[in-house]
Amino acid sequence: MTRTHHPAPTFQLRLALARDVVIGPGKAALLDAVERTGSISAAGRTLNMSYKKAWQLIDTMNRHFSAPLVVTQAGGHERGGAQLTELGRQVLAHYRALERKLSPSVSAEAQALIDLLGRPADASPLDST
Amino acid sequence: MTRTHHPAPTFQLRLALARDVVIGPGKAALLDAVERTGSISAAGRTLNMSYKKAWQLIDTMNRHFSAPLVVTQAGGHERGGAQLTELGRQVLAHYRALERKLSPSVSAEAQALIDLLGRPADASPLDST
DNA sequence: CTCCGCTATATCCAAACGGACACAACGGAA
DNA sequence: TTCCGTTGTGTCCGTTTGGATATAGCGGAG
Repeated sequence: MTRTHHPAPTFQLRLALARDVVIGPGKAALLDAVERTGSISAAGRTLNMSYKKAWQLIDTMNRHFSAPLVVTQAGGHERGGAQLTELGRQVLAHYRALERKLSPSVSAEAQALIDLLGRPADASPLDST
Repeated sequence: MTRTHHPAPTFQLRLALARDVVIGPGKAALLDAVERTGSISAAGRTLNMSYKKAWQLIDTMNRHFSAPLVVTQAGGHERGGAQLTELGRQVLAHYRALERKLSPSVSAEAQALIDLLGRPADASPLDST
């Protein structure tokens, strides 16, 4: 390591593909959790998010995108659940891919900024006024 | 144009350089406005933001960064005002530079996503079920 | 048929947010 | 000295947000 252990700078990306057609870190994490857990309520629990909040976010996406990203079933095969549609998987995949693609550039610039902060540009040696 | 007039997809970038050291679209726009207008209140007006809100955002930045990004004067030369410090200008410049650097990649991926939405993956030609 | 966990929805209520407004201090201009 | 626009701070209050809770329906498992 160069100095001490840094908390590692992070970045968040929010895409507005059209009016109200928006995906950011929160919805991406939720889609991820739904895919892994197979239900909205379980996804909410893993994200420490209320069912209401999780359902609202998914409902917003389903209504604003051209087709649902998540399909649900009350009761049934395994007492109900939810899963991503093909569109949902692709949207999530594209979002993650873009995050990965941007990561190197962001890291480089963030490091430059952190270097700036470490050196507060103070003590101009010949400041007459 | 290819089809109809698109609202042009946009993206927002939020950088967390450290705990509570965060800059995103809102604060960047505010720094921009302060630099242009020379005061917090005028910046707030141009952004249609209350003085309270503008001041709070600037105060948050000044307290959490290693040094102030904005310096102010009540009364004085031109009845008071505010301007960016050298650090403030550099932080803003880096943020804008990163936005510009990321823009092409984002545009490309966003277009791929929009294409996905335009074709809701429906009407599989040979769907037996 | 009963049971189970989930979906979907409504109601209630506390906390957070944010705008509107008031006000004192500042300090150079006139 | 008076005047001015700004900074900085506080209070009040309506709006929004979001958690907690309740309830109904679903539909396969047992």
